[in-house]
Amino acid sequence: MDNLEKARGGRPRAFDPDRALDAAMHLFWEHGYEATSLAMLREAMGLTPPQIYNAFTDKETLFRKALTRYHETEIGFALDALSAQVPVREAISRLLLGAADAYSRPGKPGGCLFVSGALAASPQAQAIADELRAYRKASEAAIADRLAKGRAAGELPEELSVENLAKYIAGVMNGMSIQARDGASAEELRLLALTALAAMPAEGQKWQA
Amino acid sequence: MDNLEKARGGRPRAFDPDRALDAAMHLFWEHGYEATSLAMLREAMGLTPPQIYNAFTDKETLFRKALTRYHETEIGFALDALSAQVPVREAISRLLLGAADAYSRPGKPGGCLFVSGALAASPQAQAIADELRAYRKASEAAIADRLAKGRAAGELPEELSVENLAKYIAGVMNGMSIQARDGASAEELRLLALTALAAMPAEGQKWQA
DNA sequence: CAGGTTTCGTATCGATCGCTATGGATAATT
DNA sequence: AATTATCCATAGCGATCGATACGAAACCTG
Repeated sequence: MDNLEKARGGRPRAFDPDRALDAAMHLFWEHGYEATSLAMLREAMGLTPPQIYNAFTDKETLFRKALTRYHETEIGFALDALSAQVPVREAISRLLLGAADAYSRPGKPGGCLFVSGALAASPQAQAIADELRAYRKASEAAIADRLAKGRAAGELPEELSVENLAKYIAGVMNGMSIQARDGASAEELRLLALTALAAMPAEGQKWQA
Repeated sequence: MDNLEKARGGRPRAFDPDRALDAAMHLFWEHGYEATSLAMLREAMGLTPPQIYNAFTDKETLFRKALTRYHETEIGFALDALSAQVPVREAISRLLLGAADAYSRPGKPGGCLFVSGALAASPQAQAIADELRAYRKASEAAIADRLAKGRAAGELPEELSVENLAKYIAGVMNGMSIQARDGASAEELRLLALTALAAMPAEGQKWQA
């Protein structure tokens, strides 16, 4: 029943689950969870409804697997930027510039799936909206952790609130996601990122917030 | 047929169209255009389907009227901030701090309707998504105009690109809208706004972007 | 080859979607 | 009071939603 387990018998699958999941991910990325209908998924994945349900349980499970795949294949730049052995300002710079690139890739939907997946949702889809919010919160927490490391290393003012600065950086990335959806080019997003970086305090700099 | 015209006769309306429109606006604000069903609107507005359709034509027209009402009643802070006779930095400060307040008002949905109304949409609702994008673009253009005025007044570096800075400021506001939806408090949004302001160049300051 | 298991394609299911036909009720106008 | 116009309430429209029942087909094990 699960595509991760090796089938011990029976008729073999006539399609590649990973390719189908990719197609579903891009469709959810473009139109969001609720606005993506089974009919659209059926056409994009090239499958019949029973094939989809047999392989992915239901629409909600399919979406969650699409989220996992998106996390694994599309936003590695974030983990790379935050885990690189570089000064904190360089790490944040890589994060924002990486987002500028990732949010405006040709042939991909604009912005971030974690933002456009279900910013607003019906009461029935509240669980999905909550899951996406958890992804966004986790990103913000990862940024705060990296900032705290930088502050501990003396690269940021001691009195700095890493939570607040992380909220700003995560907010800028969310805003870039929307600007990307509104047609901003990679170059425009990079300029936005550089402008945002100017708000980062330097070492020993007095910080007012 | 239109609630703007004085009825010349016939049975009078048994409800207040403005109150009903307010209820619809808040529901769209919370759940977005497509995820808000007629059944939800019916309950929130306290009306039957024929009452809704007689007064507001159809769901799409109702949403557009809700957008107009939102623009008139909920985001006056933006026009106030951008039209005030103050230095440009003070104007942008009022804009961002006003957004921090407006996006986190108790008893109101978090964030901005222009962002949450239809960030992602089905193909059938593309016109609605486009209209919201137009509202966001108009906001960005208004910011750019104000920045250009400030630059002309010598309050910003001559080599500054007002379009790029406007895209940053509009992006920050969009990001604040999402942070508000994710539960950020008014105080947290104000701190985010103040951090964002630090990226604004001062008079005569060298500007790299 | 027989038995077991899984997926296949076809044809739908009940629920909800946005929306409206119908006819009685209530007002201003004449 | 008669006419006209508008709105009200009930009931239900066709279309689409996410999800399945069914039996035939294709594989592994014995």
